[in-house]
Amino acid sequence: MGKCEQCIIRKFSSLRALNKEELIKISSCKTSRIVKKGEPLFEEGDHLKGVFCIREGACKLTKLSSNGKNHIVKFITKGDLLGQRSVISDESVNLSAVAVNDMEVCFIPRDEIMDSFRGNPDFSVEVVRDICYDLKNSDDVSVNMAQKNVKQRLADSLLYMHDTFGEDIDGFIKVQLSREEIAGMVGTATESLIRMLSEFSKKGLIEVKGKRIKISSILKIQNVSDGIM
Amino acid sequence: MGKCEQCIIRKFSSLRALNKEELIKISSCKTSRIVKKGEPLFEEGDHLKGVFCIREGACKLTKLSSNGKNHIVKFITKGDLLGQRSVISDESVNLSAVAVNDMEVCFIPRDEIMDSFRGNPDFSVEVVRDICYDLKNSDDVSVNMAQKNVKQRLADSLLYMHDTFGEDIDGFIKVQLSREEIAGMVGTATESLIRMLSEFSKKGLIEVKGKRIKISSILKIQNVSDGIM
DNA sequence: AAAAATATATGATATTTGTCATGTATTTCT
DNA sequence: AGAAATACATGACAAATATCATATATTTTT
Repeated sequence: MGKCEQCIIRKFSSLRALNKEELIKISSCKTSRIVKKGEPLFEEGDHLKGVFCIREGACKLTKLSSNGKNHIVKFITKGDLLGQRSVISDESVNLSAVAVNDMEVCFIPRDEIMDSFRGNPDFSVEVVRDICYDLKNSDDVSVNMAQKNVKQRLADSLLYMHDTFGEDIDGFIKVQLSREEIAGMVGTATESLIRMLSEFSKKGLIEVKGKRIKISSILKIQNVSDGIM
Repeated sequence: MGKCEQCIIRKFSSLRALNKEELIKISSCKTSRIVKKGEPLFEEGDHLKGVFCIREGACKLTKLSSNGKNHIVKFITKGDLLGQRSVISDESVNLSAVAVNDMEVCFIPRDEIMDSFRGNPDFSVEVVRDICYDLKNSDDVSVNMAQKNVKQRLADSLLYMHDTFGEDIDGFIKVQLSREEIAGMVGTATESLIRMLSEFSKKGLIEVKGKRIKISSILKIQNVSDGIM
């Protein structure tokens, strides 16, 4: 199995603040795992025994809403850490994590993380910074969800998907979600979402090929998001 | 000025994890301040030089949305700490804080907080726990905003106000917000909000006297929130 | 206390969004 | 390959919500 010290992935997460000894210690007790597309990493209410480090692939964090729909709160991709919140605050997880493509993840047991958190202030500051960033984002999302209409929210979701996954060689967003999943992310009925996708498509804002979506003009989509239509 | 060691307020916040020495040190450099209803404590984009500890009163955290409306994200009340996020992650604040009634706040300079954060793991764990709790809540709010309709969201806001401020002697929620403010919190037009308030009132779910609102049946409001109507 | 400004309320109407029905395309299973 | 299941698409309509107009109540100012 690979060694944490040499793993490039950690450079992108708060793990970068760990020193060599800590990395070696973690390396010796971490486990690695493959998660296939569609499989859950954990589910809402689970109690995590450690933190996941995403080496490859991506997953969606979802929450079952009271109306029975699955809402995608955010995506976690290569290089991200997952589960710190739950591990540090010692509470069950609030969201489910499901792979949106094949993933390779490392698992670092709770005790290792907590030792470093309590013993290495650089690491704890990094971790908190990450969580603060998530909180800021989440607050922004709340405001957008409350104040924007469905069309604006779809524009936001498209931009978020584009930011998170990037483009393939043809310029399509490098992730394939069902219409239902996108509807859940936007917070609308699947039929409404489908209609809006074709409206965007007709207006030349996007190009749709099956599940693949290409943003024709970032600027125009941004304008929709800002209510300039 | 009062001493932090003897301040009961700190018992309710992460400051409880501080030891006597730290408290004495903070006590010597903290400042106290009165903020009148309607006055801002800080504004979106400000760079905070420290953390606020709410000794008395409450404030709303708001964000200006792209459609020009002020959205109330949450309330901060007596005993809460404010600004940790911004101070620890060393970023400008994301939200404005405006007093909803007369407040008395203590101000603790950044360096003091950071020294304790880096030097006292018990404190840093407490702080992170607080922030994690906020994040969990914020994610929940996002989902509710996206998936619930306006009526359900109004029910949520009423319950939140009730939880946060409690009841006065007549059973009315102990805070007075304008219809516009409530509309901003719910994420709807002011006229729509007014209509729904009178609908709730007609149905006997709430009692309205000017700006004062009484929840007649928590259970019924909870049912509305859950879509059981 | 009167005038002005602001907040609340309500009707009429337009727009947005959701729901139901139904058909077609695509994927999955055997 | 064919059948079954699932996903996507679209029309028709209903319900929810926003907008505009206007009236009244309340608060603030003078």
